[in-house]
Amino acid sequence: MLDLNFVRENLETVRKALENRNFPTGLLNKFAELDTERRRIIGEADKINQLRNSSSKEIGALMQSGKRAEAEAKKAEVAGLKDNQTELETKRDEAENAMRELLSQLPNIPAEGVPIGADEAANVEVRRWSEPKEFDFEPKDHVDLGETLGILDLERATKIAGSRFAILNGAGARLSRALVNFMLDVHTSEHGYTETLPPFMVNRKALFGTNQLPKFEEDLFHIKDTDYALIPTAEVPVTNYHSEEILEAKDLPKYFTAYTPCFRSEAGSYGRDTRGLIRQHQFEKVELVKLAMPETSDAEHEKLTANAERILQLLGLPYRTVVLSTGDMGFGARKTYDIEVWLPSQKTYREISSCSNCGDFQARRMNLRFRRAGGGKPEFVHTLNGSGLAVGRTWIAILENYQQADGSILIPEILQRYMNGLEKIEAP
RNA sequence: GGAGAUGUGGCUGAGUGGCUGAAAGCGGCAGUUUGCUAAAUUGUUGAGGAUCAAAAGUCCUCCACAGGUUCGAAUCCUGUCAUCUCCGCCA
Repeated sequence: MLDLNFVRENLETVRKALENRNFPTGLLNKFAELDTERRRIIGEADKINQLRNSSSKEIGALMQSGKRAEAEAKKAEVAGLKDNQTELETKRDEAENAMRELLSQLPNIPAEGVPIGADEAANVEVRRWSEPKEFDFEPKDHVDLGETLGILDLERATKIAGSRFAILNGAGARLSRALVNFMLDVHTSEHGYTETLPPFMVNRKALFGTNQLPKFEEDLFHIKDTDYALIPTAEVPVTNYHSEEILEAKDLPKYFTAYTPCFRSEAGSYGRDTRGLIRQHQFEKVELVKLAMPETSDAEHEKLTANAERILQLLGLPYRTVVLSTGDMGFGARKTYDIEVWLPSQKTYREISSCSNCGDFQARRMNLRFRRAGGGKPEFVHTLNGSGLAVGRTWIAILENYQQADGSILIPEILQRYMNGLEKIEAP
């Protein structure tokens, strides 16, 4: 959420930012009117409250000095304020809510230097690591490979759940578990993150804090008759961990990593990525979350992205990193790097991680602040998050990049100890 | 799921209708004192909002949350949520 005063004083900057995001600017037209109306009503309501408070005090004084009749007269007078007061308070609530609703629907302002463009075509590659391997045979995709090896069963997943679900078996399930453990180990012991295992369901307040609500309701799986939804990413429970708290500057930055399943309805993506594990209703992810001071958040963002890239490097998977254009960025981000892994079957790079600096945008929504050493007013923390990495897509990348002509899969050496020493997945 | 208890500021903890945004202590910050460390001592110390160019000042709101009673609520009433204890159930 943007700061009310910032929007008031920088209306044109905000308008420009929305345009660059391909975001409708209509909401802004109501801003000025809503803002003055809100302030006018607050002023009026305050005045009435003041009158009531001072009169009540006078009544108290009259009562104590025994002037009963005068007190009664005053009482009648103040009682007459009641209707007016109730009405103004209702209007005040309405005005505050309307403003909050407007602000909560505005996306974050992109950081300086983010490429301006309409969509992913305007994304800019910032680096590339390793070269795609040349195969002397036609590489298969992970569905062919996995099903032939008996480690991936999509048909039966459809039977017991539906489309966009999968079942991993044997070495396939083991590989997924190995990846999770490997990623968590690297992030905790080499990158300084604290492992956390959060709830997989969260309430609406948490979802508001990390911008899934109110705009992206239909992307979530809601639990009927409850306030809960299944988490679409661990970003939600982990970033909200310190919500409504005031942290001390000396405790920042804080690094968290969490393995969780993620649940997404994928409403509106019906024709896309229908084959295999790429886009599922349920997938697994190791998430990275940071809480940082404003002046270090850009540097922390670079480090977080490098931490995610490190996993691909250790696994020997070729990738490239792109900075998303204004038109392709998520709602709450000031700047986002996507890390894309090479998939031989598609002969292209596909997103495997998305690392964002949200600035104070989420912190304001969840009222997450910190206080500098020596006191002073609390300030909003900067929040950052990124996948480190999406486990399903890493699983795909390993199958496809490490496939052999006979359909077997070599296990990257660093993973072998997580696979009970297994060096190769072969057909039974 | 049943029975009961509790919910006050960074923490501990007073406060049962007006003078309490809230005693006291601890902690924090600033000063004084002191070879050093430590201690002592004085002052200060919640958040959000309106007004204002800004600051100061003034005012409003906030004692889990939402309602209600009252001229007036941290204090009385109702509901919700959370925590704790006992019982039941369960991984």
